[in-house]
Amino acid sequence: MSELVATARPRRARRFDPDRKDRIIDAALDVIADHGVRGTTHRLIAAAADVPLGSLTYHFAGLDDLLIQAFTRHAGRMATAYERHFDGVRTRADLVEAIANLVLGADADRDSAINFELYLAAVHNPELRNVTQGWMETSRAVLHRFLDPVTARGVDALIEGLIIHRILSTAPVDRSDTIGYIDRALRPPVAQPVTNSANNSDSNPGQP
Amino acid sequence: MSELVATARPRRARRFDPDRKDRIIDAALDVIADHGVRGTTHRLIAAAADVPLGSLTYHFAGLDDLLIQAFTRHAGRMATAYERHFDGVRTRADLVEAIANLVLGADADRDSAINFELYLAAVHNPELRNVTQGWMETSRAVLHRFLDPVTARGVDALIEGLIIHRILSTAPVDRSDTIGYIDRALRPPVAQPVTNSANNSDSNPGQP
Amino acid sequence: MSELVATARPRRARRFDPDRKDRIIDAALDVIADHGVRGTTHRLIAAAADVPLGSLTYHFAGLDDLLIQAFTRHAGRMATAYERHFDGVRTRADLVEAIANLVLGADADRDSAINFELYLAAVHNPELRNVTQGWMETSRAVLHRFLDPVTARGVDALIEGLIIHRILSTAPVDRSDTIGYIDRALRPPVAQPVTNSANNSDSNPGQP
Amino acid sequence: MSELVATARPRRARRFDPDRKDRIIDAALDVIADHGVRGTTHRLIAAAADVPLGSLTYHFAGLDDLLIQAFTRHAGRMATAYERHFDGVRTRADLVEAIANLVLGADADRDSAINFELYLAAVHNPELRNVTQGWMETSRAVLHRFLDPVTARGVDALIEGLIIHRILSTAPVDRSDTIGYIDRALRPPVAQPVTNSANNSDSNPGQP
DNA sequence: AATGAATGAGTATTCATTCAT
DNA sequence: TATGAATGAATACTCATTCAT
Repeated sequence: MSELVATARPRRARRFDPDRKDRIIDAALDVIADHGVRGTTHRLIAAAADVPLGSLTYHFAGLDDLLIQAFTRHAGRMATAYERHFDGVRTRADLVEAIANLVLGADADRDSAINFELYLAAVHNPELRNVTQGWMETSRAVLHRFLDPVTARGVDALIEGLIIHRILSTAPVDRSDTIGYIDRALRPPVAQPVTNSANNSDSNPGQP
Repeated sequence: MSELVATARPRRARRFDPDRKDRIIDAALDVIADHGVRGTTHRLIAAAADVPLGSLTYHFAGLDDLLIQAFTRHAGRMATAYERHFDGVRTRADLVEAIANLVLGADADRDSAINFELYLAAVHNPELRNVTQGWMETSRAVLHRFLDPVTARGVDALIEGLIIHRILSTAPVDRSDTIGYIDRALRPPVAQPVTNSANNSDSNPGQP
Repeated sequence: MSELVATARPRRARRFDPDRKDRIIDAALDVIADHGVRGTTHRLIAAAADVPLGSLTYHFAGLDDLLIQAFTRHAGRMATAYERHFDGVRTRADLVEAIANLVLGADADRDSAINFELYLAAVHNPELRNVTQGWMETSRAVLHRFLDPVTARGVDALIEGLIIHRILSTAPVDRSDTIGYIDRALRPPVAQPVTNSANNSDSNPGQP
Repeated sequence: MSELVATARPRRARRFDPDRKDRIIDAALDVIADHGVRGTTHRLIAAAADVPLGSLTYHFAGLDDLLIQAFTRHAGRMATAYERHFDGVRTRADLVEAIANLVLGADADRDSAINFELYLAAVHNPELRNVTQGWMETSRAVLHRFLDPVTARGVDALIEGLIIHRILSTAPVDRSDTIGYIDRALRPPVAQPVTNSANNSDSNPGQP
């Protein structure tokens, strides 16, 4: 008798579930953030979305398809957030501030992790290359609202580098230093006044 | 048919094989470069190193151990190459040139790809964090031979960002633009003359 | 040649197969009986149950899980059989007879072999300790229907010992001797009349 | 440079090592006690004996050979200890006491665990059957110094059963109960005074 | 005589995907 | 339409044993 009751497992009550596909995609992003693309599996995603396993292959052609859709959504959200982030910027100081916030922001952690997963996955997957390409164009276009194209590219690269170092580094990043880097990247280029030697900046510790 | 082919199987006569372990590690780096960490398997590495499968687990505690050793070797080589790359640098112009070569160099492709694989793997593997940490300290130490610590950090991040964009981007990177970014990053910081608005740089295309 | 044989491969057409899990558990018990826990593998069980290898890890978390479920079922069956075995017992003579049948019974062979496999596996696996504990409680409870708790324990141990010796020994076990052992174990304890020397029982060979 | 030193691993200083074979056998018994026969491997034994892996297959024909030699030694030691254990026994009370000590003794744990491993291994390995057979004959021969052959067999079985239950049971074993079981097993057989019903011992709780 | 590197068959397990229901 | 059982190829890893040195 106990047998009969025991086998009556808790039936998943979710039958009508219109935005299940959406939920799966979001779950996939969670799994990517937590385990990396390398550790992302159907099973993990299904569990995270609280959805039966077969549901994944019903809604998606395969894991690759699901990953592409997930990354595409992620890139779209990043783009929107990026644009909004710079919405109130009016002055150069605003811009510096906004970039610094971007680089130092706490929410950068999860999103950037996914971002780098996307970058790396794109190296071996041409279809994802479109997604990265689109995202990079967006970020540059946003910066281009305030900067000439060439400077925008440089600032874009700097932002990327700062974020990646922030993610990997254990040491906290200094805000004023960060602002300094941004400030320099924003300055107009000069006609190379390369008269001073590289060493003259008295860089070594203890030197005057 | 399989019978017939069986005799053709190249009996591996190799019994005494010093530096086999070394060869395996190098093969692992090749596989990582070609397939990414995600696609790296015992079998692929064994095939690349031309050793039987069991040899891998004889020499390494597991795939993770092998990856760590491979990345450690890679980081070591990168560090050496990095130091050598800046050996002849005397003037500021030399430095800019050296950095530009670094970012635009053809050899950057394979090595940088492995590098980013390392970065990403480190996100989920604390043991690899030591390796990335060591590598980042080395690169900064090298830059610190010419620059103050704060500037060195900024330049370091810029280099990282430029390389990652170069790898991902399909468009060729302009050398003089790159030199411009480096040049700005090397300039001394200024006491924030932030009086001008962000828009005053005439950023929009076609504007002077 | 392999090509030709390929068509001969008996395509497993079985898709709908309820109680497959049950069959696997029973197959596992067969394999344990035949090869011991030590020789029990996924492959052997899969072959015995006539299911593909992947089926095992679909239904069970791992080999340990499968073993635990198999032993649990075995213990359950043993308990039921044990209880039934003593069902008709009314008199003391009935009880002696029932125990003797238990110890000498032919069916004891396979079941007892599995039983001892369980015991030994339990030594190194705490989760199995629950199973052995439960089984031992059941057997004592059954004996307790006819005996005081202390005597029940003693008889229980005697039964265990007799069975294990029977399994290991090549010599046939004498029925009347066995009945004698049981008879003694059932007698009421005495207030230790330890006056006689240990040797007085004329035990030594050739002694009257 | 650090490379050179690093590879200079701590050379095992043991070169002349006459009783290495003995040590390996003892190490094997340790491994069996700790991991069971199932978990016993060349590697584990080599590590326990602090001996290179190749040493095992140099001294022994294979793992089975090593196991047989180990179990043989174990059985021999058990036999010696068993005989010594009953050396001072003179009276019946001495005998009861000696058996109780045997069953309740702390050292029974490790040795008995190995013993049951031996029993179970013997079920599937005929060569080990000789070892168990020999050991069982010894233990009966010892008991036979004080008891008639039939009683000796019964006591032997009882001892086995008590020990196995002690090992598996979490509950502590009561000494006076144990003495009671032994006492009954030692009593002379009676001409079946089976007049009383099995239930007359008023064992069931709440029964009249 | 002794060893440690080497090997390949075998192990448990994972997993994307298929498919009958 | 939706699912959970089913599958088999592939994965990491273990290990007894071999063998050149």
